[in-house]
Amino acid sequence: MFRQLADLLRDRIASGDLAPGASLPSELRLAQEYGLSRTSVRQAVALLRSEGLVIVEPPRGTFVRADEPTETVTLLKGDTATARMPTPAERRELEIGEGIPVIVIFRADGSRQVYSADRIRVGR
Amino acid sequence: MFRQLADLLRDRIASGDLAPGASLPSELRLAQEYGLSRTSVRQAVALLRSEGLVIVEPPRGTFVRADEPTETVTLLKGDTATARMPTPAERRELEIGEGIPVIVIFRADGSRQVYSADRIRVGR
DNA sequence: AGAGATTTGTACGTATGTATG
DNA sequence: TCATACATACGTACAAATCTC
Repeated sequence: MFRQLADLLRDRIASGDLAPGASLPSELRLAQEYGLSRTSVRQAVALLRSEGLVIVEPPRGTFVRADEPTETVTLLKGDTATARMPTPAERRELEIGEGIPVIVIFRADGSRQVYSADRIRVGR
Repeated sequence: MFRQLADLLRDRIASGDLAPGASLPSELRLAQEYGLSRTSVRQAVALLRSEGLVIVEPPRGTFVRADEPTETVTLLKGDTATARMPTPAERRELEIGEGIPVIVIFRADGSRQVYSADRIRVGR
């Protein structure tokens, strides 16, 4: 059931019914509306968080994530790049939001750069 | 407390005490060992899952993720690449594991390619 | 083949803490 | 000060899949 609720909310986000920046109904409200326990509602919201679709600002509420402005980082000859989820330390230090990967660029000289994937685009 | 347990397990993984492919103790076992509820243990494991550190194969157990062999995709002039968490559809169709981002390559001709980030490396 | 144990998944409930408005 | 809303932690129960005996 929490997956169905997540699907439903995901659709509302994709359709624009819940626009970027909009707040989701509170967990209690969702629980009442759909006849679920708050536990199940939280599981649904947790899924959307892990997908990077919503951000939670306790106790203000849960909001649809808005795209960040991105800069382009240029890949030079011999460089490679990968993506993965950040470590807790990286999340703190680089202020990485929930459900946002990091892009790691390995430079030809052996150095590395780590970026929050929602603020960076890799180009050539 | 679930964060402390997650930290502890994460350290055991990082140190190699829990090597890639090794199984974690069962949730019940962890709960007993650390005097926690199974709920808290599951929260800790969920954190590690979202970080891509472990995979769960119910009801076989929870295992430390092993690195996949990667191929390099070349970025051509005018191409850009980003990373984000996959949609549920992408996860099914591309067989993306939990806690693994996708890398999206936007080609200069307007086409797009989506890859599981643990199997791809972007190069120039 | 079948029975039982193990392990993760789901759903419920309760209580308390913390931060915002 | 009070209400609201998310976070954490405990407990219970049952389902589903796998493995073992």
